[in-house]
Amino acid sequence: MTLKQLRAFVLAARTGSFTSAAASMGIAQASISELIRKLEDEYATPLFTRGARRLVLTAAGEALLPHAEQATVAADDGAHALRSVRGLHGGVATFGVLRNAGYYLLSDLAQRFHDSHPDVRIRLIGRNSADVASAVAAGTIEAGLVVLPIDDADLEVTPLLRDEVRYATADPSRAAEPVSIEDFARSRLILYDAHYGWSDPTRRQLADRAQLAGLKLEPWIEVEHVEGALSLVQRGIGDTVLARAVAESSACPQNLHTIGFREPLHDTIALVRRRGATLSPATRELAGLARRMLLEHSGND
Amino acid sequence: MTLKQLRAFVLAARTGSFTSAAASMGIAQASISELIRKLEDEYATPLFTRGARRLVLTAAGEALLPHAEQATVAADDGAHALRSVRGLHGGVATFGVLRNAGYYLLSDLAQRFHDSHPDVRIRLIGRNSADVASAVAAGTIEAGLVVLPIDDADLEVTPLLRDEVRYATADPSRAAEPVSIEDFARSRLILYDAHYGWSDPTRRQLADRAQLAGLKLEPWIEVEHVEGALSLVQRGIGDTVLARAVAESSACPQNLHTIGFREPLHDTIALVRRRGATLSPATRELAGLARRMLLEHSGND
DNA sequence: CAACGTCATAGGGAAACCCTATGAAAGGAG
DNA sequence: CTCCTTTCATAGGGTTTCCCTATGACGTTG
Repeated sequence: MTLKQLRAFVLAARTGSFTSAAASMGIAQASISELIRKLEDEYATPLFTRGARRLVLTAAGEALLPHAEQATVAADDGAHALRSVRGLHGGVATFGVLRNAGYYLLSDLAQRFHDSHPDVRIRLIGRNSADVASAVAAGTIEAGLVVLPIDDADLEVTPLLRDEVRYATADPSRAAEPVSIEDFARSRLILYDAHYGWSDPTRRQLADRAQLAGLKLEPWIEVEHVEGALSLVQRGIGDTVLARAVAESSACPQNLHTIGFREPLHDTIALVRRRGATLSPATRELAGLARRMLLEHSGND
Repeated sequence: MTLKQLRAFVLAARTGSFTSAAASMGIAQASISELIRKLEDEYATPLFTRGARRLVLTAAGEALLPHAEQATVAADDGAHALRSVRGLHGGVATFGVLRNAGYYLLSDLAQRFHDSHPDVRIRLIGRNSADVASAVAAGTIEAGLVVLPIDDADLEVTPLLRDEVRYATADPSRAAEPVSIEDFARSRLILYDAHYGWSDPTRRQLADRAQLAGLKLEPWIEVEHVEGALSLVQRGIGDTVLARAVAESSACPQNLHTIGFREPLHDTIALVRRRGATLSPATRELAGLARRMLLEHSGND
């Protein structure tokens, strides 16, 4: 039994023909025929019932298929792991981080990682959570931090930290008591993450609540960065929302008032990776460091 | 990347030397060296740091190892599955069953299976649960039924049915109220499963409770079969324990009195199989039938 | 009935896997 | 420090696997 034989078998079973399997593997149809016949001869049992334009797995073929698939996938993952590691030296490990990562003690993630791994180049991609999630799902990057909820199909999600989302206003009367979704919908909203809009997880949570209340959120102003939104709020043009970590940082103007929602709203920061994927050593190390730093931040509060 | 290369790599990593790996694979040491060098050449990365009498995995080797192990194990399981299927016709499917299987409507398991699979020979091995568990773990049999708790290292356990364990006595005054472990320890115990003794799961549960109470269980008489124990109890020589299914069967003499424990005690009947192993079609079918029959029994109560 | 699509086989070449023999290098023992 | 032992690497040769093109057999489709 060889890997080539298993690959040929799996592809023939999946595509329904030796000819298609050959095309998939980039080899001649005769090679597929030979590979599978050799496997059948070795175990003295047919794997397919052949018919003109018809290929049906036998019971033996059915029994072998999951194992063959697992073996070939594992070998492919192994090859990928080797290529990833090879890329490590002189290469780049990419990791998706939150746009507001700085507010969670993550601004020196790059430095701390570099200090302990001077031979590894790293590239932290600051993106919106939905974008990080889809990039990880697509395999473009190996892992990253996101705010939940995100579409987690094919992703393994590890929640790390919860942070309250608060209402921010320059008008103290509007921060006198916890804000209902109705009040929120009626306010003059200034929202950030203009590019991602309503795919942003924090926005999604707000939009979902509004919808349940039969309302629709329509921001008056949309900007890209939270700092820009805060600047506008400070001038009394409108109100926004922000994470407690941002509220408690120096980025938040002193004269702004914040208040929680009547029904508390939280961002849950989570680590995502593709389900079943093995992280390369560098990314595993980086993810571990990011996690520790987040939990450090949580411990200090 | 080929299966032979992955096998050589895994064995070298596991044994710590090319020479040992060669012995394990039954090939020359030079072949191992060549296999691994070819793999390293293909990915342009060393997998081992070689030293005289020392072999250390590189970071790349560490990265590859789990995938290589998975690939080789999957291929072996595939080969096993093929051999199992080939052995099915005119072969024997073995399955471990409880010693007291008859009390759970399993006595006609063989017949029912044969009726639906006349071309498959089956061999049901009646053994103690601990024995079934270790035989499955060792791969001697593919699956079986056991009573919990058992040592489940490397086993996948699926609980199916719970049955109360009751105290049985000929003396009605001793069955007047639920029995404490202290009372139990003080009674004249007649226990079955003499051969397996305290590795029997039911006994283990009792022994654990006694130990927690600072007591030790010392049976006055030990026999092999529950029927033998019941016969002695009927004569007033001592008391025993038995599953409710046995108590409610015709095997239990009419004049015996049974009562539950003050702290209810149960046998949990479970299906065990080796973790990660794929059952051959015949064994899967047999296990499924056994499970349905057990649940039928449970439904009737 | 002819054309088409698919699988099986033949024969040949390249690569992988196997061997024995032997040398290089490092560790251990005395 | 020297000698011996153990382990890995390489060479050269033989066998098996994997690849190819060419071509025939068989069943389906129109």
